[in-house]
Amino acid sequence: MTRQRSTLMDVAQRAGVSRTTASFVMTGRRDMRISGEAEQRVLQAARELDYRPNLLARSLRTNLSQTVGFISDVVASEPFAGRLIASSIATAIRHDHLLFVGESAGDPEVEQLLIRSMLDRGVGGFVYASLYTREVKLSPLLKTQPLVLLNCVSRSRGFPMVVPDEFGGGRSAALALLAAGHLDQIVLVGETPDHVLAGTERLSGITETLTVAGTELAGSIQSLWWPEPAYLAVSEFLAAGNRPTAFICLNDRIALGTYQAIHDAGLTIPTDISVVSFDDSDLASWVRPKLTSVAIPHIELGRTAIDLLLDPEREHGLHKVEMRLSARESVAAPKTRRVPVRSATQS
Amino acid sequence: MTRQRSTLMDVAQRAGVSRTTASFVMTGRRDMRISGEAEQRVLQAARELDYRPNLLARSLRTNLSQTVGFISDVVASEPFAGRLIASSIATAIRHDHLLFVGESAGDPEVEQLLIRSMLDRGVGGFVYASLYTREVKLSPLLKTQPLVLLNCVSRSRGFPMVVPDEFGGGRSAALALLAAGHLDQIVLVGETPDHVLAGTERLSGITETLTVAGTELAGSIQSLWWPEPAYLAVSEFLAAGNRPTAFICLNDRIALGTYQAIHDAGLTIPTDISVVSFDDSDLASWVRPKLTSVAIPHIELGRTAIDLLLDPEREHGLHKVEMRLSARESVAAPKTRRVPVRSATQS
DNA sequence: TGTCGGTGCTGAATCGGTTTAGCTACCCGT
DNA sequence: ACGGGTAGCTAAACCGATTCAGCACCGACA
Repeated sequence: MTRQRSTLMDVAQRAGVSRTTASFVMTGRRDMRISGEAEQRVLQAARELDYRPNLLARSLRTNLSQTVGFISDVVASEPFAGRLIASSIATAIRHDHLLFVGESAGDPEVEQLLIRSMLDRGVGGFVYASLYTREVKLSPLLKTQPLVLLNCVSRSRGFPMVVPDEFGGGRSAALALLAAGHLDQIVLVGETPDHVLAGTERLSGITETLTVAGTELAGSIQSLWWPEPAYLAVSEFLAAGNRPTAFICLNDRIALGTYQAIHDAGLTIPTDISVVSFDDSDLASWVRPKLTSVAIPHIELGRTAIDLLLDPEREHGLHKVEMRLSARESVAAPKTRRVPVRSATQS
Repeated sequence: MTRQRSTLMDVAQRAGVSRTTASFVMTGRRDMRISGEAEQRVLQAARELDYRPNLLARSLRTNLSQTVGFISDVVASEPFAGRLIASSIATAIRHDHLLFVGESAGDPEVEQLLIRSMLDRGVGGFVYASLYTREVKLSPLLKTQPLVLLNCVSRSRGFPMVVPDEFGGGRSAALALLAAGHLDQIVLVGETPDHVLAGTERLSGITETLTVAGTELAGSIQSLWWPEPAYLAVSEFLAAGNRPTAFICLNDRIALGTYQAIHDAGLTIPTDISVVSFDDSDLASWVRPKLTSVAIPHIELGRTAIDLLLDPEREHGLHKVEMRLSARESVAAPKTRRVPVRSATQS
């Protein structure tokens, strides 16, 4: 029923040559001398038999499996993570590689199990990805392997790390507001604990850009990165009579909560208040008005990580990928200032 | 530097037995007679050397790779898809298997390439997943392999197909409204083309349940499954003076657009209009009021598919997975009826 | 005493490739 | 006629496991 795969031996016999010769032809080695005529016979036979080399057998001998492991903490179950993985897979295919995908769910034992299972299957290297740009502690098993860190960094060096250029992203967000005419009534929404590099870097990008423009943040509203806490925090902030001209939200979910709070306060986006955000998730184009947001470059991140992993001369160290602003409808020129923000910095 | 992996030969030598004996011990075969003493020596040696069998070598001999292929059309880049994959991976690990993940992006050539690449690496079977519950045309290559269809069906039989119980989901949605007291002023939002089984089945579940309750849908609003078209269609519907007591939206994105339209019409959820939806995505708990939605059981879908694939006695045919209602805040009793829905059925 | 059966183990073949080492036939120069 | 070089090919080892076939030993039984 299931037609057997044909082997190199089959090809060799049909072409009337030895397995060795067939192997040389199929792997295209030019250092061994094969007559053009024999080469054609082998290629012809391979075509006729629809020959495909058994990669398991090849790997066993060469130790090259054309396979890499993709390990993440919880990245695979996050909404946007799919694109990171899809782009990694597509890039790997372009290099004739396939991806074993594993998710540790943050459990070091699961992670260890995944790594060992992949090594047992001869993976030639790993991409280790994290959901949040942060510092990670690497399993010793990984350190002895070709490795690229994706969306995270590690104290131990000696391998490439691919991260979004969060600083530049922060700058883009700030510049979008400055360009629209906002200056000293810009308020940040979110929180930036030290270990979340995405947050701290975005903040640096924002503040430095404002400093260069001769101004600074008018305040910041502490809030977890979810809609509900953001809604509550921003509602309270507005209820206290504060009237900033713009909010910078540290991600789209915060922006959603901020939208809801602004709306409930009877204000309009962007005429009363502008909003810019980070992530450029689907959500950004679903809300009304559509949200201007700095995109996380998932596609490029995945592509860069795999390209680096499979490049024998890969450069170690930090590789920053540009974050582009998706300009939509949530930013407009500020109205004439009415009520200034009172000392609202809670941090 | 990189300590070499130890081989079965190393273990055998350290234990003072032949490779054959070591192999029998390690694979736990009881049909070959090994003395308890020799067995202990081998196990001890394996422990000391941290021996792990080379799965490539084993597969080459046994044709059992402990590896399966997961192929999807565009599932991997959709928000919720991550959970499907993560749950498949977790289940596979429980069976000592690893997943090659591939995404065809709907391109048959890419799909073919992925399948062949996976076969070259000796996968023992495939899960073929689709984003939308629909009928698919299977590559001939797949049909000769152990195969489970996930979230899609095929005319060719002979393998298990795992799908959400969309009909039951429709019933749950309708029952939630009936239980709250809604009866003959319920309107559907979405569209149900024949090839999208999720839609047609959900509709059947809804209408049959209403029929049993002695009523029927008061109308249906045609709309693509995205927020903006839903917003426009529902806005128009409400502007025409229609005042249903409840909307059933065919997914959460439609529900978002519906929320926006209801809000713009000056109406309140759930006091003026109740809303139930399908998907139970993150969005459902982010909107205000929180959305009551029938969940797509991603975790169970992935688990079931892998369990079936790796069960040698797997049952062919359709496996339906229950869809549970996540009750939140968007359903309440209808107010006294005021303006009835005018013949609004546009389909 | 010879043989039969069971216990406990091992040598060698095998999976399907890659790669090393070497063989043969032919041409050329002397 | 012979030595040497080279083009073109192949036998066999090898990667690390599984597994078939069989060997050595021992006790029991006729």
